[in-house]
Amino acid sequence: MGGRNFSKKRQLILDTIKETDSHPSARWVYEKLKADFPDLSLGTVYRNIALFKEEGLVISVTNIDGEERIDGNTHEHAHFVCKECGCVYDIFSSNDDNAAQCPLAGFETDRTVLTYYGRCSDCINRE
Amino acid sequence: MGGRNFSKKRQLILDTIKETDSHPSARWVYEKLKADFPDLSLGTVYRNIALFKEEGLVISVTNIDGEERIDGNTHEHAHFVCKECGCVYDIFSSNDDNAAQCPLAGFETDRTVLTYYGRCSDCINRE
DNA sequence: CCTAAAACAGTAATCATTACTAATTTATTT
DNA sequence: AAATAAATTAGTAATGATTACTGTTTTAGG
Repeated sequence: MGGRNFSKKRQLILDTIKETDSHPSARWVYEKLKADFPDLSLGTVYRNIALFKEEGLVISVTNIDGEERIDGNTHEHAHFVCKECGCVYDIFSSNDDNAAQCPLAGFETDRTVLTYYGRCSDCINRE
Repeated sequence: MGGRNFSKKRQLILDTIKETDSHPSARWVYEKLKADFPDLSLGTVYRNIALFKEEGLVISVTNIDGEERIDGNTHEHAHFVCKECGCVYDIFSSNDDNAAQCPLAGFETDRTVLTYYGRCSDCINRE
């Protein structure tokens, strides 16, 4: 678990998540890998994503149409979610590192999530 | 629809959401009203919440344990979500009104969501 | 190679949410 | 107010994401 020796499937799932910037759902990861590894199980993808979240290897970004979307880039950064096409964009800023803490006294902030919702330029230009 | 004459049930549901600061789930609203209105249907709560969201009377705040949590206060403000007890706290700030727009060129920002995740003071003190 | 623990495939179960339909409520017209 | 049409609802069934379960396979160590 805690070590660096992941099983073959577990490593494949993590690599797939780390290599894309599509902020995928569990099903997306499953279908991408299914092509090359037909005996992969959807439950395995879910189970491993849950595990990665616990270990901080992956974060939950948003929920689009009932599906949780995750990000393998755990460096603190903002996101833009397009309400029209459902795409999720990364927004990196020079002060991502010193993300604001919650101003409520006596509260302990683990993670600060900044998300913009709206229409992306592609959808605006397509109209 | 667009007018001010809501059906009895619809108005009840909206009032319940507006009157609480618990950032309720659909089921919470349903169970709260069910006590006094035993013939209320859960589907009606869901349908009306969807409608309120479309009309901008209510916003979606976060998703906790698979349940969407909403807020009847549509004034822009931040939230703190306690990972331990699942409570959602409002965080009002002097510059809520001029919430940042997404810095990506050509993108249209409808809503900026700032959420802190961590442990609330109650949970910290309880340990 | 042997053995025990961990991980997996495949399927069934769970649970939030949505869809559907017949009945009820609300609005409109007389 | 009665008659009619439109909107809303209750109750239930369907959907779809996620989780749980069980028997099998993979992995790690000796």
